[in-house]
Amino acid sequence: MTPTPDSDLQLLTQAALFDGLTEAQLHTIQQHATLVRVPRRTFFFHQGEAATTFYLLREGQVRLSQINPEGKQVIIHLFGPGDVLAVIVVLSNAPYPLSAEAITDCVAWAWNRETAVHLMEQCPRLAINGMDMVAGRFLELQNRYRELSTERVEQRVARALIRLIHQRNGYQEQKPYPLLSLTRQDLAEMTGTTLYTVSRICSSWEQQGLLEAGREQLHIHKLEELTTIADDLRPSPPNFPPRPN
Amino acid sequence: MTPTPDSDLQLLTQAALFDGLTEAQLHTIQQHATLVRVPRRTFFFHQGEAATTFYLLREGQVRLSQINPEGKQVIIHLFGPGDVLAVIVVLSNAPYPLSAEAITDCVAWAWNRETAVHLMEQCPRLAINGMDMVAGRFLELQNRYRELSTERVEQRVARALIRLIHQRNGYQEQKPYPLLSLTRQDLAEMTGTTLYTVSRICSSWEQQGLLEAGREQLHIHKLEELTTIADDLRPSPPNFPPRPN
DNA sequence: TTGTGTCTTTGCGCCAGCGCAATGAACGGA
DNA sequence: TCCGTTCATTGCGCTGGCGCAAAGACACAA
Repeated sequence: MTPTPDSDLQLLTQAALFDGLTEAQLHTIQQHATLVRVPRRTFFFHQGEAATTFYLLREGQVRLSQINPEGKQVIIHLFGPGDVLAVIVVLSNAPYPLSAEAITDCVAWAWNRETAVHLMEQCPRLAINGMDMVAGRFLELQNRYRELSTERVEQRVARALIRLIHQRNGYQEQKPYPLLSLTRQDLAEMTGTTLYTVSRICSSWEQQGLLEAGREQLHIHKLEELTTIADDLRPSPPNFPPRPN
Repeated sequence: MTPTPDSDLQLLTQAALFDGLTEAQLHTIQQHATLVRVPRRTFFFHQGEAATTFYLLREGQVRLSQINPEGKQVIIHLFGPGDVLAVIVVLSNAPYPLSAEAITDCVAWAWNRETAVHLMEQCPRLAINGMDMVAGRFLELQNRYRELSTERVEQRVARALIRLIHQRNGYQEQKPYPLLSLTRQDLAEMTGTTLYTVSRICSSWEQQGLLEAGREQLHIHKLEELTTIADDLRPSPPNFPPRPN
């Protein structure tokens, strides 16, 4: 942890989390912020530790994952710059329910529990903004939950890729699509399936020219086709022929 | 909607949502509250409608569910007295992402969007309390998501029943366990499986004496045994014999 | 260059769970 | 009391997806 230089404070005030706050409030927030650097493959925090700090991510990418008693890992979310980590959990002083790992080198602002609560009590607007950001995550999780329980694997993988592209692109349709760096295993843990199945699906898509698959990377060519697959409602109907190729 | 009688206002102030507020704040909140009655099998709101109101449930049970484009329904949560409905979504003025149906006759307090935002800006404590309640739901959803992607159907059904009992009991271990009123279909939609599979599982459990199954109701006898099933990690190991009966 | 570790692909066997279909059981209205 | 409706059960066949195993492909270090 190092004291935050002035130049960074400028950036901080632009974050969505601090939208609509007064100059004075921003100043207080800045005073209590510390800047942390978390290198690739190390952790912001581990599942089960006491939740003492919350973060606002400035640079890098973070993987939020949960491990079940059996040792299987599940990827709950991937974060990018501007996202907040552990806002909710830091209020109730429960342990972190999951782990946050830097998948690239990261820079983030951090506040500890006490200041967080204190700040929110001072600036209701901050609490509301926080809630708003949580709301977005909540909705996404709800949708993924629904998908997981109603859709087939292929659809879920397609959706995951679409989401990743949108996240990188900020929802503007721009070609060529950015290159995604993740392992088949990652993708499996994001969609509730196995490494093998993801591999098979990617191979098949590659043959159809939808994407190029490499080691730890996927390069999407035809996002529209993926959308078609994701939205294709075909619950393996018992009487239909297995669709003509 | 009817104006709220004084006797009800007493009750309102005891809700967890309003913990730690001042008399004056409570008074304002009361002034803006209206009392609504929602009969069994009717809806608080439907998925897709504009989110105009948020609710604090006083009596009854509410089913939160989402329907996917294909028409399949997924039960996200069951609410009981003291729970809040639609806190998050009412802040961002998005449409309701899911539907809320009264499964028994319900009584609830309601506030509209503008007052909700206004109140939270006035009382930060209210925003924090709201966030805290959302946090609990969030954690539960995360866990269910993990379970859905890593556990077998039997375990998930067991967990669902355990959760329902705890919810009714307020986490105190008391026998005989309360009687659960829900259809096999409901249970299937809560655990991401089918009516048939749930029925088979219940039959098997009934034979083992874990519970009594009736039309739209389940009476649990041995909750501990269910816990054993839920926590039994046995990922269908390829080399182990299929466990001796 | 060779080795070592990590990531990927793919054939193959297998089974948990799906979904139909047919039957049975309980409820409620007239 | 009878009938229509909704809910539950269970046999049966089938398949989507799992997971092993074995073999490539690539990256990095020595």
